[in-house]
Amino acid sequence: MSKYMLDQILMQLKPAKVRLAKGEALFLQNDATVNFYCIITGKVKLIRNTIEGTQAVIHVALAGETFAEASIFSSEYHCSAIAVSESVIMSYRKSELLYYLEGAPDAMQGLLRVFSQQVRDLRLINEIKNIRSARDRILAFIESEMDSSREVFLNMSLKDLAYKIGLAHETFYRELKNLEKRSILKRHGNTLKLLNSIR
Amino acid sequence: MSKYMLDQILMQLKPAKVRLAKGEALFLQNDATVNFYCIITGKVKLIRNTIEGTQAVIHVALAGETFAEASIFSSEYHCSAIAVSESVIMSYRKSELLYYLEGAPDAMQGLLRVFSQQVRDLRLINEIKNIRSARDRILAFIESEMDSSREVFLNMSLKDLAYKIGLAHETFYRELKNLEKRSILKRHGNTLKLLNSIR
DNA sequence: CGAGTGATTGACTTAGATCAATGACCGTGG
DNA sequence: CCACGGTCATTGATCTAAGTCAATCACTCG
Repeated sequence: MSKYMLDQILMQLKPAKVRLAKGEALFLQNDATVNFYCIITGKVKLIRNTIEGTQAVIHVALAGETFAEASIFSSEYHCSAIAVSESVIMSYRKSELLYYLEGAPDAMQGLLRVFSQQVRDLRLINEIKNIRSARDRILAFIESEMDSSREVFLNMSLKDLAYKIGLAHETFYRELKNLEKRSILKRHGNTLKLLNSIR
Repeated sequence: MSKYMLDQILMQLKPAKVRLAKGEALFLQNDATVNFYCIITGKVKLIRNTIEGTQAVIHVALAGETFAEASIFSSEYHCSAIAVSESVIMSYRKSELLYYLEGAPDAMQGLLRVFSQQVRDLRLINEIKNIRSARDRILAFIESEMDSSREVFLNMSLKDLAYKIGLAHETFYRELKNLEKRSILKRHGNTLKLLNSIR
């Protein structure tokens, strides 16, 4: 995702393009780690089989996201990756990345920066999810993502955004509508704009 | 936190010990970044002043956690750090770390590993917070953290744990009790043990 | 001893999840 | 070109689990 300036590092590598049908697996838990991935389009869920026999969703990765980065440092995948919808994915060899990083300490530092940024963002989303009120949660999210013109461009569906901030999509739609009705925000297409509200 | 084997890197540095009274600030938003921190005891909240004038909690860091790592790569803190309770904090100079990493590519790779691990963990907590049922959320958390003897040692209060997984502490207490009553889990002191339940 | 905090339990309320149904909008294949 | 299957977006009705308020007890620390 360009947001993290990861491109410049990944650009140096020669990825393979993989196309997955809905429900198809990219890798399975305990497979030897060879690659890590970046989603071009689609959606992939990461699932761990627990000792109980139950399955736990570890993460749902959306377009633009990289995943299985931790696999770079382990020998086996600790979860399985299944396409939720038809997906196109770039596959990077972890060995190639490691080799490249050896010779490019700057890139390694860049990657460090990317990761620390990601940690920060995840902690923020985590915190946002602790806000009980749907309305406040939505506003907190927008405020955290908006640019100087108080707008957020959504690179995902409303449904996915609802999931991202931990709301039932119905609740999310309703609350958006509510906020529009009260002229607290405005929607055009894929952008949300926060109006100059006196909260 | 030893969990991430960060110690080995931090060990190479000469931190300063800082003691904060409750409510005291460690740094303020827009201060020049000089240090990053690791909490020995206590609790620190990270707060961002939004354009609205409102304050948003970005993160609450507990004992054992490092924070403001992203500051290593930026010139100003993007949030303020306030002690929630009396706290003892190790303060590491970011310049010292960067200098050390220059000369120790292995350490840099180690740090990369730590961060990628942290990203993985945060995504997991995020996912756990999407589980609506308090009971299932608690079980998911325990299953994700427990060792081979199905136990989790809690290095934080129940209240903090409740917060971490996004539950009101009352709800958390009640549900724990419930799970004990049904012999699904057992508590002794600071450990939770999942019994061989047929869920 | 008193202040402060965690742990616990009770009673109550409501906001948000859930179930359901519908329309819009694809892309696809016949 | 149209019918279809699929997904997103939207809205209504209903229900309940979890949040909130409140009070109490235990414990620690200075």
